[in-house]
Amino acid sequence: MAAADLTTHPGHLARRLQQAHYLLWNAMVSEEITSPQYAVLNTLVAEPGLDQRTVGERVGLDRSTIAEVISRLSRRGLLDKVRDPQDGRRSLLRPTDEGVRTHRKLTVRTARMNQVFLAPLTADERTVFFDLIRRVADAAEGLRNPEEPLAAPR
Amino acid sequence: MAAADLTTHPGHLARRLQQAHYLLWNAMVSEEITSPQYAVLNTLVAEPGLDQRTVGERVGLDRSTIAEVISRLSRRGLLDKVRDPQDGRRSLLRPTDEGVRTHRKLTVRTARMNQVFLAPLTADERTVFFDLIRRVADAAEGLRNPEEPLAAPR
DNA sequence: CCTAATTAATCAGGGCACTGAGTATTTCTG
DNA sequence: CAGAAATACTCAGTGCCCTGATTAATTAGG
Repeated sequence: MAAADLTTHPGHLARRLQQAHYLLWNAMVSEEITSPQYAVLNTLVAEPGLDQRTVGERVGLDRSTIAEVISRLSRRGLLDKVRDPQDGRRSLLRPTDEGVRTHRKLTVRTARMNQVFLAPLTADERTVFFDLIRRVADAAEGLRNPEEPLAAPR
Repeated sequence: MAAADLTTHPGHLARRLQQAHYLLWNAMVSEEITSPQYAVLNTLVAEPGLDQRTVGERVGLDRSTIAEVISRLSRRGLLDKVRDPQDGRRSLLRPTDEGVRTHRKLTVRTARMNQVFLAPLTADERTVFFDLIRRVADAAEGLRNPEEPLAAPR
């Protein structure tokens, strides 16, 4: 009877999905380190010495947000941040030993959590789930700096 | 070569999907009214006089967040908030005329935006997209107040 | 060379999202 | 009916997420 059922709104669904993930992460992975923080750690373990902007690009965080996340990880002693001697604008980042240990520990828990999170889906459905979300997200992302503005130019 | 590809992490994908939606909403629907605010308005147009907690439940916002969203909508003059004379704990909410007008306008734009957002998917795929996300979100939600704790009780 | 454009990072400001603690009101129960 | 439990809301605190403006450093053009 509702005028417009929210469950037919992809945006509402996307938000609920992320909330659900947040909750499960908190319960099963860590109450200290958040999922975005883990993503940053994950990137830096694979590629130590990246600058802040590039890490942000890798994990999909804008310049402001990545600065905050980095500052929290740094405050926790999980990464080091030093000015690039070659280019004084850049901050180069690398995980500390503690950061690497934390990353290793969380990787195990994250894998367990993902199992629980995806438990309602069959193996085939999981593949489709990833594919569909990726395609929608990529397409919308591609509209960010469009050749032609979104609103009809006229 | 990356140690753990983020694109295989459902949480990362969920976050990217929501970001993509946020961007498109901002570009195509409104820079003033956000998607959660619209969801609240949508609920109240369908069911005027609901109390704050129930609205939060309907749109999937916790007690603190719904309070903030309501306060912003109220500040913008889009809804009225009055104490329930029958039960002094409750705040009863109903949209103002301005709120109803705004809701109507945004409903049109939201429909357009959803078309663009889902454009990468075929009609069949959209159905699957909704179904899979809903199932995952519902299942995780169901774990909130579990009969048995998430971590093995032992 | 020196100025102009570009680039990396920071800061201010607004909004969403959660937890834990506190207040007021109502309801349940002895 | 009085005290206890439950309920609706508020408040403080943390973290994610974006935009627009600013600052510092580098690169490109004349």
